[in-house]
Formats: sequence, C-alpha cells, structure tokens
Amino acid sequence: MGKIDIKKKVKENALFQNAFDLFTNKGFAKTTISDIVERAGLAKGTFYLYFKDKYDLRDKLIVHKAAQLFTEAHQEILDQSVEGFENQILCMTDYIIDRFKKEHNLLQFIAKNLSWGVFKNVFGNSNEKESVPFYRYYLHSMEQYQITCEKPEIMLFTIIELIGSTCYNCIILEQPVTMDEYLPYLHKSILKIVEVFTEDNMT
Amino acid sequence: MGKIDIKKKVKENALFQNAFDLFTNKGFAKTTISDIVERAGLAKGTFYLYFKDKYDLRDKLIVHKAAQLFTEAHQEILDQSVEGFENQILCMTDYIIDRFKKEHNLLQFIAKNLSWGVFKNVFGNSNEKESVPFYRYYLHSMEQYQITCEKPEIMLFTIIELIGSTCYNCIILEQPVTMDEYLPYLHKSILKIVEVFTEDNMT
Amino acid sequence: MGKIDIKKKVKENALFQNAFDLFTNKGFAKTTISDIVERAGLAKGTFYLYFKDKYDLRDKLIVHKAAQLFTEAHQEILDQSVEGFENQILCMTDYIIDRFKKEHNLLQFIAKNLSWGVFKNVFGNSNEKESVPFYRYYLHSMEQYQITCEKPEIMLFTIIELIGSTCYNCIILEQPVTMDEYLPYLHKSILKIVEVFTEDNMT
Amino acid sequence: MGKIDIKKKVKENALFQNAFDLFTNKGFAKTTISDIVERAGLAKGTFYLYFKDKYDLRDKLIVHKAAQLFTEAHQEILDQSVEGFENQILCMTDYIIDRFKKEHNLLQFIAKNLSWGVFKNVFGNSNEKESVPFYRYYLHSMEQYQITCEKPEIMLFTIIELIGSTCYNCIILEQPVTMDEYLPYLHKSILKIVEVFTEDNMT
DNA sequence: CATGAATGAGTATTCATTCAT
DNA sequence: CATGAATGAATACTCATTCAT
Repeated sequence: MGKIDIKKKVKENALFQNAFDLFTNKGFAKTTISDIVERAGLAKGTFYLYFKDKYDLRDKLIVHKAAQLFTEAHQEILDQSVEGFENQILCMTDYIIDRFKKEHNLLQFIAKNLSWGVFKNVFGNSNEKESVPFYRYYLHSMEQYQITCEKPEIMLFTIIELIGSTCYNCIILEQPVTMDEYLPYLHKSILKIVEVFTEDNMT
Repeated sequence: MGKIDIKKKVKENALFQNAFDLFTNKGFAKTTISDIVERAGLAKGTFYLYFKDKYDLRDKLIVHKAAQLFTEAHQEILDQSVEGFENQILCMTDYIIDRFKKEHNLLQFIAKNLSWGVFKNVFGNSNEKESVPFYRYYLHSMEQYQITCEKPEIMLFTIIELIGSTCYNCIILEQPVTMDEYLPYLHKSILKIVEVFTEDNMT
Repeated sequence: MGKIDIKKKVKENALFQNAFDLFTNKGFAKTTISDIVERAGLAKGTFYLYFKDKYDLRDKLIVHKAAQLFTEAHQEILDQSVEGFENQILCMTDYIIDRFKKEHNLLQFIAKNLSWGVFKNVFGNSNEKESVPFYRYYLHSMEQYQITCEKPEIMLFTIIELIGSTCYNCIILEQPVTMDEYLPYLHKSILKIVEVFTEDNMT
Repeated sequence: MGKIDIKKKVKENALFQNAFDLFTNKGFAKTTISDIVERAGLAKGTFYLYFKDKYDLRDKLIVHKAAQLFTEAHQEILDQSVEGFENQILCMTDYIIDRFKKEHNLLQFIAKNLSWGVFKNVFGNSNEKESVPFYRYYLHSMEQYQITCEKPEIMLFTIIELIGSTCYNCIILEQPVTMDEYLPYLHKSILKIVEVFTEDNMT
C-alpha cells in the first residue's frame, strides 16, 4: 500500500469513527455531513470523495461495526478455550451482551440497522479486512461436536434475532426487565432453540 | 359525541391514514407535513391543531396500529373458538404473520417502531378507544388451562420479540428464507419458549 | 381581485423587476436566487412560491418583457398616426431600435432569449395582461392597404430575426458598424424583404 | 512539429472535441471541467495546462468550429466550380444550412455564440491553422464578376446574421416553418439584400 | 510535464412553524 | 375553527482551482 493509500485509509477511518460517534449521540437524522467532517478535521468536499452520501456511509458503517463485533466474539471463544457447541453459543451470547451493556451506542446502532441480509454480508464480504471466519467456525464446531443440524443458517438466524431484539429492550429501555434479570431466561430459550433444530425427529 | 367532535375525528383519521400511507411508502424521514395535509385535503395550519409535530403523530400512530392488530388477533382466537393455551398463542402468531404477509407496510411500520415500552402502552392506555383486553385475556387463559408461569410478561415479551424480528427478515427481505419455509421452525421455537417459562423446575 | 391577490401580484412584480435588473447587470449565470429575493425584500422561500427555479423565472420574464416592447411599438404607430404598411413596419423597427439603444439591458436580454416560439406566445397568451393586439393589427394593416401577402407570418419572422440579430451586433458590440451607420441599410433590406413576400409573381 | 508537440496537440483536440459534445448535449452551464477531462481521459490538472478556464475553452472552440465551417463552405464552392457571385453566395448558404440540418449540435453551438466580432476573428486570427481565405475570396469574387459594392463587409454581415438566426428557428425549433419550407424565401431575401448593397443608386 | 486528492466557498432547495385573515 | 402565504434557518451537494507527488 503506497503512502497515498495509507493517507486515504486514515481519512476514511476518521470519517467512520466520527460519524459513528455522532450517529449514536445525536441520532442519524440530526447528524449533518458538516458535523462529521468538522469533527474529522476534513473539508466538506472530501466527504464526497469517500461516500456517496450520509446513507452510504451508514450502510458501510453497519457492516464495519458488525464485522468487528463478531470477530471479537469469535476471538473470545478462542481465548477462553470454551468447549462444547452450546457453551460456545452461550459464550458468544454473553460476549455480545456484555459489549452491548458497556456500549449502548453500539447496541443502538447495530440493533436498529442489522438485518440478516447485512449480516451475511459481514461474513461473505471478502474485501473487508475484518472479514470474519465466525460463520465458518460455527459450522466447523457443529461438525466437531457431532451435532446434526439440517438448517444451521436458520438456527443461527433465530438465535441472533432473539438476542438482538431482546437486548435492545432490556438494555436500552430496561423493559420489561433489566438484562441481568432476563439473562437466565434468554440462555434457556437459546438452548431450547438449539434443541428444536438439532433433535433427530425433525419432520 | 357532537357534530363538531365527529368532524374533528374525521380529520384526525384522515391525517392518521394518509400519514401511515406516506410513512410506509416514502419512509418517515422523507415524508413532510405538507405531504400529509395535502393528501388529507387539509390546510397546513390544521395539522398543528391535532398534533405537535411529525414525531407526535408517528408515536400516536404506532400505538393506534399496534392496538388494532392485537385487538383483531384476539378476536380471531374468539371467532375460531381456539382451545388450549399453546394453540391460542400459535393462533395469535399465525394471525399476525398472515396480516404482515398481506400488509408489508404494516409490518415495516410496526417492526421498526414497536418496542415493549410502546407495547405495554397499547394495553394500558385507557383513553385509546381500541384499548385491548388482549393482555388480560392472555393471563386469564393461562389460569383457565392451569398453566403455571412465574413470569408471564417476560414470556410474552420473548415470544413477541422473536415473532417481530423474524417476520421482518423473512417477509420483507426473504432472508435467510421465506416465511413459508420458516414458519414450522418458528412454531417449534415458540412452543419451546413456552416450555422454558412453564416448566416446574425453574431455577 | 382580493386583497391577497393584489399582494401576490406586487410580490411577483418585485421578483420580476429585480431579477431583470440583476440578469442584465451581472448576467443570468452569476445571478443567484439569494440576490433576487434580497433586492426584492422577500424571504428566500417566497421565491419558490412564485417560480419553480431561476430558469422558470427567466422564461416568464422573456415573454413579459417582449410583450411590453411590442405593445409599446404598436402604441407608437397609433400615436404617430403612421400611414402606409411599409411605413408602419419601419416605424416599429425604429421604435424597437430606439428602445434598444437606450436600454442595452433590454436588448441583451431579449436578443439572447427571444425565439419565434416565445414570440408567438407573446401574442397568443391570453392570460397575460399585456397580451398584444400587435399581430392582429399587422394583418389588419395589410388588408387595409390592400397588400397581397401569402405568408405574412414568415415575412414578419424574417424581418424580426434580421432586426434582432443585427441590433445585437451593431448596438452592443458596435460590430461591424454602429447602428447609426447601419440603419439605412437595414431599412432598405427590410423594404426589399417586404417586396419578396408581396410581389405578385411568387412561385 | 516534435513528438511532444504532437502529443500536446492530441490532448488539446481531445479536450476540444469532448467539450463540444458536452456543451451541445448538456449545455454549457451544466458541463463541468471534470466532465470534460473525464471523457477526454485526462487528469483534472491537465486541463489548466491548456486553457485558463471553461470560458477560455469555449471562446477558442467557437472560433475553431466557425473557421472549420467556413473553410468547408469555401471548399464546396471550389469543388462545385460555382460560377457567378450570387450563385456562390447561395452555394455557401446552402452548404451551411445543410451542415446545420445534419448537425443540430453545431448549429446550436454556433448560433448562440457567434457574433460578428468572433466572426472577424475567424478570418484574422493568424495563429489558427484553419484560418480561412474565405473573406479574401469573397472580395476577390466580387471583383472578378465586376460587382460594385461600397460596403461588402456590411452586406456579408447582414446575410450571415439572417442565415444564422433563421436557421436556429427553422431547423431547431421548426418555427414558424421548417427549413425546407423556408428556404425559397430565404434565397429570395438574400438576393434582394445583395441588390440593396450593389445597386448603383445608393444614397 | 502530468496527476488526482483535497479544498471550501458558494448556491439551490426544503420544510417546520407562525399568524393574519 | 380553519386556512395557506410567508418566513428563513438549516443542509446537502457541487466544482473550480491548487499543489504535493
């Protein structure tokens, strides 16, 4: 990567980071491009060299942040040497919840914007540096622990949607209960969902 | 209700309905108050006699639409004379999914905006005409069928969040699969969640 | 016309007049909508209640100004009691040239923008107050003086185009000669053109 | 001309040609320097090595295109071995009209921009390669056919202005008639104008 | 010579809100 | 009660020009 390319990457990151801060603090609608470039220390026109408009920046930012989160969740499983498929799923759950508890901003941003379509992008997008081996690892882990699951994608989808939507309510709104109170039920629900998809007698 | 009150109600409904159409077709951000009043056949100033601003209208609209939906789901259970608690839950699920399949607009609007906080409003809000006996019926049904559940609210919360978020993906985006394909898994997952909250051996 | 309609007309005229001054002094491209409303003493948004954009204003202004000019040329013929068809044509020519000599602004504006399509609008546009009986008078005059002309419209077109384009060069640019020097040749050329279209032996 | 000079000429021509295409398709005002260099396959900065700005390019382009046109009209007269002064004038007229009929772009561009001032440049500008012997030939031809004309320049001016402005209306706008219909009248008018300037009894 | 990333002044346009009628 | 003309702050986006490479 040449000197110029490095400079460009630095600027793109400055735009990403400052946009994220503003989106999560002021809200997307109230954040202006002027705000973003001002905080990033760049000229207005420079913004348009990197992104088409505010929406383009947001879409790319969602993928960027979601990829980061899952990469780190995956790393956590490795760091903790968690054994067993269900334990790994719960470890991922807990890691994500923990991050969300610490970073409401991140939760707010991801929860409102992350759809399964975007999610798949996160794993498939090969020219993203942060491209995650998470999904591959997830499939590999089932194999390793000899778990039979005909629809692994649908199972993961169900689990992640449940985590995402309940997190938003319990952590941000503390409705109907706090996440601390909800967590045991969430764990049990997730394990039951795993059962649904891995029982032998699927019709 | 006097003549004048009826006229006012008519105008309010015109604003509600046209705002809903516009929000769901053009998106909330791109819908202007001018758009709404123009379609409703009213003058700009009139808008402010009914709502504080666009956000005020939206918030009231969410409650309005959600209350309608659950009232109708409840009615469906009664019309079909569905027996058994689980069957009633599944009937509600199917009714909601059916409506969402027919009215993507409604799904989009509710899914993006309905939080548990709003949801509770739907039941508690006494000055809403459509205020629903749904939640009361839900509790009553558990009693009738002698279901022991320590946290009925949390159970309903879990089920509804799962329905809401998966509907959005499967129906609107058809990701990762269509709702027709997903439905059996959703049913099983919901039944398992009911198990989680009604088993005797809750720790 | 109600009070409000009068107020609206006043504002429209303020926009017209100030836009004309600015277009002719700074040029169309360099005149901004801000300039126009500022000079007219109106708010920016008000502009858009009257015109779609700068181009819309310009197009309407051309018709407005051209109609004015021909109405006045026609009036001049009446005031001077000019007799004879050719004399009336020359009187019109001289009046227009005279106005252009005094108001380079007007010449510049009209010459660059007046096409025959617009010109016909000037006569036909019935909801313009200034709508001119000029063309009707022109036909009537030929009849009165028993002039036979198969293509009166094409004759007028030829004359007016010649006047317009030579005026621009001789008056504004003084190229290749000044209008004072050119005028006798222009008169002769016009008379010859009248001959072309009114000779008996047209093929 | 050295290798480098040839390369430069190639680039200049690329800028000329692409600018012409853009000016005539999108209009001058809406054409940006970025557009031009992009189509020409050059870098933005390169533009400024050849032209001061967009206006500079346009002015040079007008001369360039007008010179080309008159050179070709002149060549046509030679190729066809047209005899007689009036016939040569009409041949030039027909050639120009024909080109304009085939290339509306060219007509639009020349008609809106060509003033007599520019026109004279076309003949006088010695560092233009295409510089035309047209005007010299025009004078020479009158001499050859023993035509007495005190103001040859004014005569040519009158003719060319009439051609230019009527072409624009009849060819582009087809107003008030098409050029096919107008042409006989134009020919007659031009011949009459020649009469005006060549009659013995000029006052 | 040629490049193209970066700049930032400049402008059009929108739209919530008010208030005289 | 209802209207809709007027407002003007707020913002997105463009593009000519420069200059380090």
